Amino acid sequence: MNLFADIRALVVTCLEQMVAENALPEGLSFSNVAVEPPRDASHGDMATNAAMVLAKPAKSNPRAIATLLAQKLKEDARIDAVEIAGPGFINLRLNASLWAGVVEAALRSEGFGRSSLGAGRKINVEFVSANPTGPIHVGHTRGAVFGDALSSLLEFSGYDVTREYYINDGGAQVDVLARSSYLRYLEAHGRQVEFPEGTYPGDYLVQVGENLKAKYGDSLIDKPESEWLAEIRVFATDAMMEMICKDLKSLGVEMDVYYSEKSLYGTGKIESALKELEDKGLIYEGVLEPPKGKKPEDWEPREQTLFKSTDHGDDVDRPVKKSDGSWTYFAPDIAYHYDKVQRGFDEIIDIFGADHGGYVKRMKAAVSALSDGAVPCDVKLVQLVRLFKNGEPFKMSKRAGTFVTLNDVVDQAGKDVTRFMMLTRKNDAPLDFDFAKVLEQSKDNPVFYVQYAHARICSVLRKASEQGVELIDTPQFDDEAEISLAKKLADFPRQVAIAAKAHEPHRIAFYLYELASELHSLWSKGKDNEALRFLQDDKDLTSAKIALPRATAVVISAGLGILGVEPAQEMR
RNA sequence: GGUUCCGUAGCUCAACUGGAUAGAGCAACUGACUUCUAAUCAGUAGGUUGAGGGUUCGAGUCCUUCCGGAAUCGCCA
Repeated sequence: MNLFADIRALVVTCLEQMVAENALPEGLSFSNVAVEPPRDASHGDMATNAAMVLAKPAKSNPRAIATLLAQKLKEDARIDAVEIAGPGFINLRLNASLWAGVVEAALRSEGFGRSSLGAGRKINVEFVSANPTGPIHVGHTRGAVFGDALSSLLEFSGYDVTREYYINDGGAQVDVLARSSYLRYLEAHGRQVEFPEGTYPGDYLVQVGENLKAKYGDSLIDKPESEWLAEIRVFATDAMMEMICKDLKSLGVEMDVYYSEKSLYGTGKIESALKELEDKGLIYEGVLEPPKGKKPEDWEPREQTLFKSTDHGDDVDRPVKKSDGSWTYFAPDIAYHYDKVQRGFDEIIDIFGADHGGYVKRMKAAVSALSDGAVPCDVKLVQLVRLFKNGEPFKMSKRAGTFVTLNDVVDQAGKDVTRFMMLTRKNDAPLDFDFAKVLEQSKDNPVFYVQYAHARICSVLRKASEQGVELIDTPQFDDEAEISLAKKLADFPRQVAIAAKAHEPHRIAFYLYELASELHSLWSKGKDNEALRFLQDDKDLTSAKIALPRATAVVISAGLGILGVEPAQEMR
């Protein structure tokens, strides 16, 4: 149930009648017609911009359209009053019984707020995709939470979602991992080792060294790299992926597919993807212009194999081969996305770190070219997380191997707090994460504020249960504060739809904060006005009164569910 | 220099993707605990939306020129 969608449907029906009666010309598009809560509650319950949006294409004036439309809307039983305001807004006041209907819907139907917006379309959400060379750190953590919540949001909205991790196990960085692991292996045999520039000194590889010793004994000692590199590479990446999966799991993230970059090499996959582009005339040998302005010192013109990404919206064409003939990183990525298209996904979402911003256009261009524009590809960039402790910035140094890992964060803040906090900012805005603040139990901390609202309701329900109150789905309320809360509940399906369309799960977090605020406000009003308390002397009255907070708990719980956060039953 | 993102109250951020008088929290000030947990609530105050120009019924949002910040820019992934 989505009250806003229902009323919008009513508006469109009325408009179609007007077309039939020649009050509006035929062939108008109603796609811009919106039904929204007005910014100022005194204007009514809902407002539509229909008259203003249609005035121009209909070659009419907004007031005239509004007057006719208002008359038609008035005839519907759900509408109590219609006003035309300002330049042509139509403000609607809805029959009060509708708000009770919202509460009932939330209590009765499984999954209030769910929709079939996605219509079962297959959508691939690729996220995290951290190099398998070490533990994942805070930056990836934000990407992980964002991608997982976005996936849940899309599932909730009727998409068939695949969560996917692209393992970068094909490049030079896994050779570095193998060499670093070999050093730890020697160390496990009691050798003194040093970690030269260009190796990973982090102690997370100590255990890998031990495990290598257990598996290979001393058989690899003093052997040339050619004899052990490939084997250790596999051994070490497997170990890293195992660790990464475990970390992700502690955050509540589970992937459906782990896709290996390595599996694209030597299997003809890259070649066939590029062949596909070549057949479309998008691959050529050429020389790139140097970057405008600041020219690199060692720039010299070079002929390379290029992808004509400019045909699909990129600024310059992109090389797919290095000068030594090997593939650039872009080539397997093209093949990977070609594979996604071939697996039949209707939509693709990539979630990258902000440092990959320059990569967005070429990736979209590749997908556009490979699918002939049939598969939309949205790339979401996740900005940095700035860590603080009591307002003091945290120092991170990757070179010294002392970066803050997902593990550190989850250990200190917990899964639920971490997830919620990571979603309290738009994905493309930097996020401040203060270890002290996120655990604070105050209104300043949105996680707590929302959880507290849920816990308060649970407390009421426990008391009601002790008193043997029967749970019924028909609410009873008439006060402004109660109606205001019910209206907020009615907005949930709409907010979910907006968030799903925009690929912005953080909207759910904001919504929950506002909903919690409504609940706390109503709660406090019960102090002065006993009629607003949920627990009444009369048991039947209590039954009817607690329907509203119960519905609120259902919605908070559903919203938190999308974010992957457990609702709190009580605060301690 | 090119590209992308960002700039909104003292601070941290919203603003339903072009809608009505730009909203919350923190900090400041005032008030409310014999209660369904005051871990909360109600109120006061705080603004030339970085600057200028343009598009139209209407701009924080779109186009443009500046200013300031971040990321990135052919053989790193």
